Amino acid sequence: MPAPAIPEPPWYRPEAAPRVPLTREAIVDAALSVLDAVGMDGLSMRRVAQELGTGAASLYWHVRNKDELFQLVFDRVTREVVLPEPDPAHWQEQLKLLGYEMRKALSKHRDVARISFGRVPTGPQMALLTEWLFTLLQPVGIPDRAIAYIGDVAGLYVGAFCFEESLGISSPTGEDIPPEQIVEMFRGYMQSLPVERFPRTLASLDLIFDFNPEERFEFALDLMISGMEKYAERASKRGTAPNSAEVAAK
Amino acid sequence: MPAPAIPEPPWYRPEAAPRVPLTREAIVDAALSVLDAVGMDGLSMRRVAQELGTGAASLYWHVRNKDELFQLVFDRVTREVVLPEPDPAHWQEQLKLLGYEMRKALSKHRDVARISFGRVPTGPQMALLTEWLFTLLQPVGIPDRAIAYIGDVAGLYVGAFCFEESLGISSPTGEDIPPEQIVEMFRGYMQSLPVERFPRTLASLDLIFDFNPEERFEFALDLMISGMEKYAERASKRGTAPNSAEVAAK
DNA sequence: TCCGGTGTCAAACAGCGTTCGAGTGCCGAA
DNA sequence: TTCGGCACTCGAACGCTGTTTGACACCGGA
Repeated sequence: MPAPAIPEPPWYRPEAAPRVPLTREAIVDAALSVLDAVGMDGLSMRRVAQELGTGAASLYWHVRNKDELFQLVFDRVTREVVLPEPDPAHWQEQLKLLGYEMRKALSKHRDVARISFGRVPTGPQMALLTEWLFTLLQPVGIPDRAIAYIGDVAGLYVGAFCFEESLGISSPTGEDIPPEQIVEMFRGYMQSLPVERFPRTLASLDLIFDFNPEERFEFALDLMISGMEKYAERASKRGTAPNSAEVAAK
Repeated sequence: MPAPAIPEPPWYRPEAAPRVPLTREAIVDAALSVLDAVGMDGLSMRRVAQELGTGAASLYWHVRNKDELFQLVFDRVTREVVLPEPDPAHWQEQLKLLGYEMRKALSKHRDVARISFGRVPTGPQMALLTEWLFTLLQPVGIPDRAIAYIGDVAGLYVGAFCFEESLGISSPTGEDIPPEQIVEMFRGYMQSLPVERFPRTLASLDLIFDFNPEERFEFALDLMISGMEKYAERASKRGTAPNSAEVAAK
């Protein structure tokens, strides 16, 4: 049986101590704390409010709804991507760096990639990034349309990669078992396949199940950069100035 | 005032007519119907059960939880990807075809891309796809590791693309306004930027806001295929057989 | 002193995924 | 034919969610 509750004097509120003035910034801070503590699935308006020593309803004065709160978290994270001075002579390295930088920002807090995914940065950061890309790639001879697209493609890929990474691996049958056991299940299934039908798959099984995220990520970046090199070569071969009709004409 | 309820004889149950025997398959069918009707956000266990003329609790006999139901939906969709006989002479076209095929499967039902994202196909279909990829790309000279990775990268990208496409565009402030108005908002903001700081962005504004999903998707596929061509060329230049250490050594 | 705006917050609402346990109908063995 | 047990159904409940409402406190200016 629980001890009888001792009444508190009305002026004493235990959570008053760490009380921060409720602002959008403070709410985003709290949301990030909660995120790191319990992840996106555990993040509720009540939990964020609790972090601030208040009630959920109070948040709604500063924030339209949960989605806007997520957008604010996303904006905060976006701002952490820093870009070096664009140097067309090393555009490949710098593009790669951009990829790593984006990944770093998305991996700084737990589940932030999940929140960010499907959102589009709409603030000054997007403008800066766009200008940066054009400054970097136009001198190389890459057509404007390709520049406009590569940011999109790369952003989508990096977001998806981090999303998947943050998600971990989950059982296809919905039960709650450790990831390595799930991978082992998959591998066992693949190994049981008939060799005559799946000779190549079985021969490369070790390769397929050697999940190395770093290498996988780098492979993808290199792949996209190689693709861009084709555009650069093609343009420089003709000795043309940057031309937006280039890709469209294909 | 509502008419007084007329008691029904106990043997008469109004929803008995369209009643289908409750099986996993039937539940997946119902889930797809609900999905097309109200989308992923509107899909609840109660809603799926209602579609089958029963209660939510009944579903839990056949399905562990909502996540397993989603996995079943995903498996169903995955099975719709059909692959042609692999023909290494036209590997580029066939890789591209695979991309389109995956996109088609994910776009057949509303929000299926959202459900699929972050899931990994684990059944026979994944084995078939893997074997198909190796059969198609090994003769070209692409190293095994690159083959193992390209499926991953492409799958991630296509999934992300369809996800984003199915999501539509949502307001960064969480309000509910039509998408074209949101795009117009973005464009207005970009146009208001100072020209001296963002000359290239402003010059290419039409290009940036010319959202053509088809072209964007094709660009991404071409980009990845161009990247793969590099691997093929490099390998054939040296006249080597397929070699798994190739990419690792970089 | 009063007022209106800013901000807080307990309580309530409708809906969610999931569990419980009583109940039904069927089928194979006794 | 009877009976035990399995396969399956489902109403009710639990604890949670995002969000709204309306009452309330504080405060600067009239």
